[in-house]
Amino acid sequence: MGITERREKEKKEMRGLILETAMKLFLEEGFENVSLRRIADKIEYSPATIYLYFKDKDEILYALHNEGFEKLYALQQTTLDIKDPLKRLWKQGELYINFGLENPEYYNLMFIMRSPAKKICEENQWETGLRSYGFLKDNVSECMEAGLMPMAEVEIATFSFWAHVHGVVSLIIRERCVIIPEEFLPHIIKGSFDFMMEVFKKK
Amino acid sequence: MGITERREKEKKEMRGLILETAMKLFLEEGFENVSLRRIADKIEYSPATIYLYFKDKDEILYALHNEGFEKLYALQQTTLDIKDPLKRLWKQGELYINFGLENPEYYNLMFIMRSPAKKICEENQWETGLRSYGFLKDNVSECMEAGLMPMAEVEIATFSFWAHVHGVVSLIIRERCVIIPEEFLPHIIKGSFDFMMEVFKKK
DNA sequence: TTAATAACTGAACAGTGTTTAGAAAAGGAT
DNA sequence: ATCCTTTTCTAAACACTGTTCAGTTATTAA
Repeated sequence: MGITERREKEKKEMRGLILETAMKLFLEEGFENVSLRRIADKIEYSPATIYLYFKDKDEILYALHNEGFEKLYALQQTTLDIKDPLKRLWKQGELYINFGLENPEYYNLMFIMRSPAKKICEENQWETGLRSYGFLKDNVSECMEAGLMPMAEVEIATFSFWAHVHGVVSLIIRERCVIIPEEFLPHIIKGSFDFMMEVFKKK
Repeated sequence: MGITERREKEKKEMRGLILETAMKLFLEEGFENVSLRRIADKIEYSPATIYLYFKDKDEILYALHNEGFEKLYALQQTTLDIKDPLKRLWKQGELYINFGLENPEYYNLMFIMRSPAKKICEENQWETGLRSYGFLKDNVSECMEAGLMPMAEVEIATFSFWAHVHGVVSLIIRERCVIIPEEFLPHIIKGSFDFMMEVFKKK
């Protein structure tokens, strides 16, 4: 049945168009200033049409949240060519922080906003998030097994690492560091990450 | 002029009533489900009346944000009886995390939400926040001067500490750790805080 | 060409924050 | 107690929001 097949493809294309347009608007104007009606306007459809492709607004946010995790995971993979697991972990932290600072809207969806998390909790679909977390955890445990860092519970060391980088990114993108002059920020970020990373070094 | 004096007192009381009611509703039902109209209903005034006491909704959030910092600062003060600055710093971290987990709505206002931060940026009034940060920074620098922790830039060590505890609290209250069974959470939190705090110990 | 199915939309609903014109209440002066 | 002024309050409207649904238009099958 080539016809229903094409139908499905068109449906996917439409979903894609909606997501693309939504994200574009989010990036340009921030979440607060983008409504379903404005997305509908931009793609020249009625607001009601969007509901034929997404159950509600949260489902759009959830889809974009997943997109974000795809991007992050792709980035994480680029560290695999680093042989030393400790150096690789270091790189992953820098990468995470940069990703967050350069893609605040994605970061917001993935780690801060409430609505997409609601959807995920209800339907128990943390897959993409867990995949990235697992990648990090494996790296930590590799460091430990190689005797490059002090022994500790892997879960705890990983969470500690994540908490730090998340803390840095979220404090900055939610503008809790505006008293720090912009030109000093990179120094503070790099410095505090390196400071924290000392615990991952064997004494 | 006892009359204009009383007028001002009444004005303050009304502001207080609005703030109190607003926070009560926020705590009971979460920010998403509380509107100005519902606050107005609860105090049995018209929504328009609120605008005689607050410029807009953000001003209410800003006032409550300050209330949150008062609470936090009061808590911080309770650590002053601890003589050892390193132990005091430790206590401050635990205190911060507990405050965040037990008062997620206040924490949200103080460190996550966008709208109150906007107000603050525009009017450059970080006072209460900076006071708490300063308190923490002084403690860190005291540890360093006493030779209890490795030497480092105070600003960097402080920010690193803050990033960690903020990371922990915000990941949890924004439900990014729901895969971790609730009974393990305290262990992970304490463990990862202690893990991070190793950098504050002299080797 | 007609019947059935799918895609789409106008209009409405119930809600939001905010503004404004005018009513109600309070205070001061006669 | 009356009049006038000032303050306090609110009904109603405005321009939005997400969402639903009856009804229209377009596409496909017979």
